[in-house]
Amino acid sequence: MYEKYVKTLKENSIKVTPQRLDVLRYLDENRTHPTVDEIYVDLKSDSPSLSRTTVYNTLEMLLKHGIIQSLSITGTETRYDFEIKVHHHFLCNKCGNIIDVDIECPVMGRILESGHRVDEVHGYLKGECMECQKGRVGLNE
Amino acid sequence: MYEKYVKTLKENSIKVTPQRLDVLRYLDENRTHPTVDEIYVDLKSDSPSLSRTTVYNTLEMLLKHGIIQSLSITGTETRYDFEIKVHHHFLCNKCGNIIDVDIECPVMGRILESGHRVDEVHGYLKGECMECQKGRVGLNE
DNA sequence: GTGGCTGCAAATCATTTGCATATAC
DNA sequence: GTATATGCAAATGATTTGCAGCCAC
Repeated sequence: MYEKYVKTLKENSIKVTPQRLDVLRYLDENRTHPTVDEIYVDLKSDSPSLSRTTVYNTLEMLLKHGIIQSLSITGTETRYDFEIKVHHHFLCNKCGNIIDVDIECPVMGRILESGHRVDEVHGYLKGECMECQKGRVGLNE
Repeated sequence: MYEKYVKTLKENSIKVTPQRLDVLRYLDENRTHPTVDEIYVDLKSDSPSLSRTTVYNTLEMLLKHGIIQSLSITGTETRYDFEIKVHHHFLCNKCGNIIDVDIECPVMGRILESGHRVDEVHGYLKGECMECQKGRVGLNE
């Protein structure tokens, strides 16, 4: 069950620890762009000794190795994403859900024409999602 | 000198105070996407009684009325922009400068096809700016 | 065996809140 | 005159840091 995550860590010369495997699996199974606290609270219920510091450390390590990516679409906390392929995000201001936006933006790389080297592209869209427009089925409000 | 800012505030039924005029003028004259603290420190040297709270309050008010816009490209603090026209931003990871990106991304609005209503679009690009690639003339490092 | 990891507690940084005083209109 | 804005100090929330003990290799 954890073999694929063990493999990922070993391929990146990262020491394998249960905490790291847990965080990795959590992100793989929860593609909801969770915050550090969501990850921490959820994992802690199964592993009560877990500390927030370890979650922070682990996420930073996975990030540094390009195994995961981070988003700061809300502006208040960092969120994490197991999907590393370039894609964009839509934040619903009503329910708070963050939805993947897989359309490609062809002009986004063009700033290279001005000489700046672009390493990362983040497209953050904000508004009201379809479900909230229809039925007020949002989480918040 | 402050007439145009007085006009802007009155048009929006916002009470005119010296602090609000100062913040507005600062943002108009400093298109560098300053943080709250940069605004606060710079204005405080001329107006020693200024408080950070007032800067926060003023920025929130201007934001609510659509007179300015905010960015969270660094992920650590909010930055403010007198330019409200839709445009994108490039953050140089070396010198920390934030550069306006005026190209338009035609697909950015298309998520509407999935039914979500897009109210805001933020394109955040990160990398190394031309000046840093050439001459190591960045502010940091 | 030991260097790197974990977990706790305290520190830090951006931002928010409560409240008494001051001020715009 | 009065409702609203200002400024201070304390609170909050996310993240970082310091450090002692633990564990993967």
